[in-house]
Amino acid sequence: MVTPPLELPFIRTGPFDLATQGATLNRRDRERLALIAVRMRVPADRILFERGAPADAVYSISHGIVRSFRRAPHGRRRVLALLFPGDLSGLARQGRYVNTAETVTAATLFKVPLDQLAAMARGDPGLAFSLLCKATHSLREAQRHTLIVSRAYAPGRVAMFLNMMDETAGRSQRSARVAARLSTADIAEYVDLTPGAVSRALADLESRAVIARRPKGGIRIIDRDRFDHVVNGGHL
Amino acid sequence: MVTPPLELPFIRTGPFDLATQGATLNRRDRERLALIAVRMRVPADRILFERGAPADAVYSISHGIVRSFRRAPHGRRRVLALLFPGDLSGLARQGRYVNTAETVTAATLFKVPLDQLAAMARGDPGLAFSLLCKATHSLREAQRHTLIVSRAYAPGRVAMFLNMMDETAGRSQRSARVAARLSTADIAEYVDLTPGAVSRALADLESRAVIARRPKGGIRIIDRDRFDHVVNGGHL
DNA sequence: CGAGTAATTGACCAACGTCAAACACTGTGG
DNA sequence: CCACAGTGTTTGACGTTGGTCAATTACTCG
Repeated sequence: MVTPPLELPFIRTGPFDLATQGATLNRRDRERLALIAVRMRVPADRILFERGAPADAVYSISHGIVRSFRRAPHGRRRVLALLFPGDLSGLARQGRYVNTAETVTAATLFKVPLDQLAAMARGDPGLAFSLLCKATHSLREAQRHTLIVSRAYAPGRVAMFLNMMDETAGRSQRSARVAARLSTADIAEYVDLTPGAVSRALADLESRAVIARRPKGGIRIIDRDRFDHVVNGGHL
Repeated sequence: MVTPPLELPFIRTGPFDLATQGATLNRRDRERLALIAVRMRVPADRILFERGAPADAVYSISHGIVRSFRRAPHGRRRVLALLFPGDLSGLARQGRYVNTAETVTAATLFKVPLDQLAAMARGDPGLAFSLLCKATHSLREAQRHTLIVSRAYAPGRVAMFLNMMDETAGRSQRSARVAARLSTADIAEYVDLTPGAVSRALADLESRAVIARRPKGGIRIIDRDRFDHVVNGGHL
């Protein structure tokens, strides 16, 4: 009934690299999940679930972007992950969601009841293994995020973010121009800067001819070498 | 032959909270892993594997502390995780280790060949599920780490670190006084500060009677309420 | 009781946050 | 087609905070 049932086509690597093999949940896994998932369309800026709420489902993103975040004391939010098509959202602990999830753009996603997913995974090594791959992928991304946030050099953070978006875009044509869909404020939340600092960083990278900003918020990488240099920790 | 075979007793939560149930790999999982694991003792400051090297095994920590890190351009290291008894080390991607791992203290650990682990997990839903739990736990920790590193207020970072150590100590008596085993420099690497900044932060927390430093590097939390306040983002 | 290492402290500097104002862009309605 | 609101971006001035670098003090272990 759902076509494609659950598109999770982006797991290129495995848990402890168990799976250089695949990228996607295989057909069988997708079909099995489709049996228990509910498809839903959600407009932008809609909360999917709140931190602390009983965790009853996992969301598989089919289209659109979702952000996972926590609220800091003084109103500022700390985004812990940006989720793209193929990603799963719903990290929990002791029955409660750990973060709040909200759509950034309009999105279509599949809601998978947790109890059913757990039951299914327990009896299905292939599925459990696939989920392990996903979790491992998320772990790598989280570590990359830590790397981004721990850099002092603002253009470095932004460059790493752009690089991430660039890679993500490679996963699917759909999300190719995603970066353009994200506001300066969205980027700022993810890389832990203020919108102003992001703006300055982008201006800096542009003035040095590393990137070029196109109208509509599009960004193009002009000088790959120097861009990579900055991404890898370089200071210019 | 190995007793306990693989002590992984600290998974309190499940993947998407699939497992509020258990904490530990169950007996069966441990026994199965023991069949393919090799026990080894390693002194402090020994590299287990280097980033980029072919990932052929996962290490299960039985005793001691391991750090997972990457080298930044200017010699500075960025620690991405501190691993304690019960944790697994060996995150890889496309057949290569993602980070370098090194013992912080002397440690005893079990080396589990990756291919065998993968094969076993593929055919064993319970094991795959347990590994999923572990990975999910690591993911939560990684996000917490991001939270730590993204705070501007140095005493806040240090307090969050101490809180983490406090929780970890609760997992086992063995690691109770672990914090004492970590040098200022070790802490600094994890929370992304300089040793000097950590020192200042500790001095600050102490001068405000939030913590007290005991000889031998021991740290005691004096004022839980204000400590928690700082941990949760408060500024004093 | 010393040698060596780790922790602490101080002075200066660089970089971002903050706050606020100026500006640009988008889409609307006249 | 243009004026205009509303939002999002950019820019400026100033303050805060940790990094840097180096010197000093504690500590540990022979």
